Amino acid sequence: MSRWANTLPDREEVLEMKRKAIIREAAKVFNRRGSHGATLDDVALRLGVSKAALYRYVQSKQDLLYACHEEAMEIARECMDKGEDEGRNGLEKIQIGMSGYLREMIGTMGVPVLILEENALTGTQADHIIALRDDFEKRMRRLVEEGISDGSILTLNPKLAMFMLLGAVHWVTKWYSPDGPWTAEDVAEALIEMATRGLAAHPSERLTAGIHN
Amino acid sequence: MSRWANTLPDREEVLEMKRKAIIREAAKVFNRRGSHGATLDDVALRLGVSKAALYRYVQSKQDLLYACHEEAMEIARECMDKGEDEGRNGLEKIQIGMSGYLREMIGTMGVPVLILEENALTGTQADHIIALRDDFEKRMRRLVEEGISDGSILTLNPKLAMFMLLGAVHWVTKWYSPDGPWTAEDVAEALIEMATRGLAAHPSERLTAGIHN
DNA sequence: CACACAAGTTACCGGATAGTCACTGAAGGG
DNA sequence: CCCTTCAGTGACTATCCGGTAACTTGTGTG
Repeated sequence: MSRWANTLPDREEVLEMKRKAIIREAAKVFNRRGSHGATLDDVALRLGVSKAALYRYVQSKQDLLYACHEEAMEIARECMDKGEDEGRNGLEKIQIGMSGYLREMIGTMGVPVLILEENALTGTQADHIIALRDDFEKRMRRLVEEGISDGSILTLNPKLAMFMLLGAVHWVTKWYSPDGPWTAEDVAEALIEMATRGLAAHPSERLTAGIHN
Repeated sequence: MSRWANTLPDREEVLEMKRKAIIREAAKVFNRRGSHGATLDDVALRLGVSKAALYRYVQSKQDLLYACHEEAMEIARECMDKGEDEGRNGLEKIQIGMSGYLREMIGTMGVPVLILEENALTGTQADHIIALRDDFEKRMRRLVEEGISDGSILTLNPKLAMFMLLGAVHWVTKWYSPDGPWTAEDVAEALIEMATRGLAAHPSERLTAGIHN
């Protein structure tokens, strides 16, 4: 019989929690040192275990890198879903989606990996991540096009606008520190407000986010 | 006596040209593969020489990486000079400076290294590059503040605005290809117009850059 | 032609690090 | 109390790549 009313994680769950912990810690190291510069010894050290222990949870360094990218893309997908669901026009959908994405990336996940270096992944793993990324970018571009159609965004090149927003968001992982004065929420709100204002058909006359005042 | 009216480069000049060629090619490889993932064999191969040949022109891989960053920062400095010189207010200074910077980065230099990974450089070399980068960022932030004072930019957080613009610009090196349909000039003009519109106190009602129409 | 010297090559060394393997210690069941 | 299982360790191997050294080729000069 199960004791403690099944509130304690069983073996399977503990295994999965440890795997998640490895992925998150690895993501930070990959992000800061680059995928080749990051060492498994370093990841292991931060988790207080030996490198060999990691191999009970991941098959290889590549497998780990792949898992990091998959998680990041999964978060991106969910945020896009939310944006498409809740936004009332193209611009709003983008704002909701991107600010959620940014918040998750620098908040919950704590500055994860985002930049896919050439040759860091190979074969079907590389193909899969690139396909996910392309989907994400295509979806975002569609939202820009939608915004142009519905009049919330002014006439501009959707692909370029998509890349501009993506750059502004992704770059945050290069300078943001959770120990600084700004929370993830603060940054996400203020940055997205400012960046999307450049696309808006009718830009607000002032910025409302807390950071700006 | 000198023949060909001194139009031929002498030994010193050839040496310097080769060194520059190495730096540019290395910058691309560093940018795409990360500083640890890039191999000197790869750089040498692209230049059609052997790895050992590189060592006549650079002392070490670190030395080469350092030179890449120094060149990038030197270009940034010059573009900021030009912006401060020619712009009539804070916003214009930023627009001129940043579009020049972007044009140089993806045009002349052909997508160079921009992202400084943790521990990629060490000691005084790291200190120097970080100091140059901090100067650059501080200068940009000052221009945002100037824009707010002179009324060309609306009230916002200068540091965040600076990071937003920097992200939009730096991210270009991740997707831009000189072989694509857009020239470096096209991209620089259109991207800066869009990104800085988010800061403008009086945003234009339409975008004029060629790409957008 | 002989010489000097610069440019570049091939072959190698050594250090760092991904990945493996035999072992240890702890926990649970009979 | 032993036996099994499994998380984790330390020591090892293999490989990749930065860096070096001895050698070769090419070029300008007297």
